Amino acid sequence: MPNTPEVSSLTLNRLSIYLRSLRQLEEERVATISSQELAHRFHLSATQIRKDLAQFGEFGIRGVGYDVAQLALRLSRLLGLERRHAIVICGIGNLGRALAEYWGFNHGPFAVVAGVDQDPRKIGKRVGTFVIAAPDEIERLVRETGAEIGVLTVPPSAARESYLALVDAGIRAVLNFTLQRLEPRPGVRVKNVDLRINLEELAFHLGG
Amino acid sequence: MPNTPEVSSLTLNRLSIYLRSLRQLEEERVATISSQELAHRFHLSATQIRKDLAQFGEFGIRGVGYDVAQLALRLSRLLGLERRHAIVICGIGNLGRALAEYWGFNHGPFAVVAGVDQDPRKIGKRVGTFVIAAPDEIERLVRETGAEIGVLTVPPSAARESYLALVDAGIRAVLNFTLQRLEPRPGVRVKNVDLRINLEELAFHLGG
DNA sequence: AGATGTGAATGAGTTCACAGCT
DNA sequence: AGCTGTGAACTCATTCACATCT
Repeated sequence: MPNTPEVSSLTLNRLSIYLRSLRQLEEERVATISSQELAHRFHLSATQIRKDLAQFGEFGIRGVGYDVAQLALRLSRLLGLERRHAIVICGIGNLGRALAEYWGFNHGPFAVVAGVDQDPRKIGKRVGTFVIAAPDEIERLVRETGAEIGVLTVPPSAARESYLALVDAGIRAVLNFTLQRLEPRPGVRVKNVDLRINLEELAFHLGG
Repeated sequence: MPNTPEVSSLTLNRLSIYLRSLRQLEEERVATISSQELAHRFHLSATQIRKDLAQFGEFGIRGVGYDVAQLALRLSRLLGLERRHAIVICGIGNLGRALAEYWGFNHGPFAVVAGVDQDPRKIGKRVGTFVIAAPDEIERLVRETGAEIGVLTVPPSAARESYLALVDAGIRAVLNFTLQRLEPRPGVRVKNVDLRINLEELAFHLGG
């Protein structure tokens, strides 16, 4: 097996941006584009586009540029966006509910297919495209829906427990909105999102 | 004026983490801690703690460590968290409503004090601690509440307009949840948050 | 003795500049 | 001629290792 040198988040996130830019160009019926012009149109760096792509092969035609549709397709495949990824949300509070109905989580390959909550009063209520279930249903839901991604929007005290339930159910990736640190588990990728920290960063610049 | 070499987001975000860790130690009545032990207890790097702090002065006592309460206070001041920062939310859809009631946005120095939405049916409705107002009220709301931070949770097509309204109203920092790029304005700091991109990053690791 | 604060070394990420292909 | 792909240079960030202070 070739020694896969882990791709950085920075690169991956830029690839997402490139793909979105290409999608827009497709809508404008642009057939071909140079890194130069792509960079100019979307405020990116031409060299960086080429370097980022270089990590995964050769995508362009020298002297010409990139075939928009073809590059979009290849990036989409590369990012794993050519097949469906079902999502389960743990904790249907304000944030969980918002994400359940969030466009970005229910578009293209992504779909929120289930959600669980501790609160018996919430169980059975419809949110977005699913009905809230009890936490002990996670395993069944994951099995039946083939969900791969879990979203954690529970209170911090319930984070560890919910995380382990997701892992046991066979979830392969977790988006963690709680401030609780989660212990790494083999085969499960965790991405932490800290909404509060963004405010604190802004506050710094506002000064004391 | 001394040439202020812009502090990186990475450093600032770590300072937030250090502060939270110290707060927890305060609750546990720990009076003093070394970078070594702080790192060990919260999965951080001791050298990095010292380097990060070094950018802002000397905080410790050699041979002893750091006074927990004192360092917490100094970090809190440094991050601008010792005074109140009022927040206005533009766009009270699912995400806007969730953030309006989100603990992290209504705790310590932060408070969501106002929200506006285009939709006439929403105007007048109570959300969290405020009543939804019309977009043309932004200027008055910012003036009356002294809000400094604006949160953008509008549809992408309304992003630019809402942003400019916030800027005109005198907002000094913007947390942008839309995918729309915002043109920089002098004196206004923008922090973009892309929730969708996190899913795409996870999808990459799940493979095609 | 024991921990901080910091120059020096290393590593990660970006930009430059150009060889090589179309 | 023009643009990609890429080694080399550079900048930013982290880690090492130790002089310095209590």
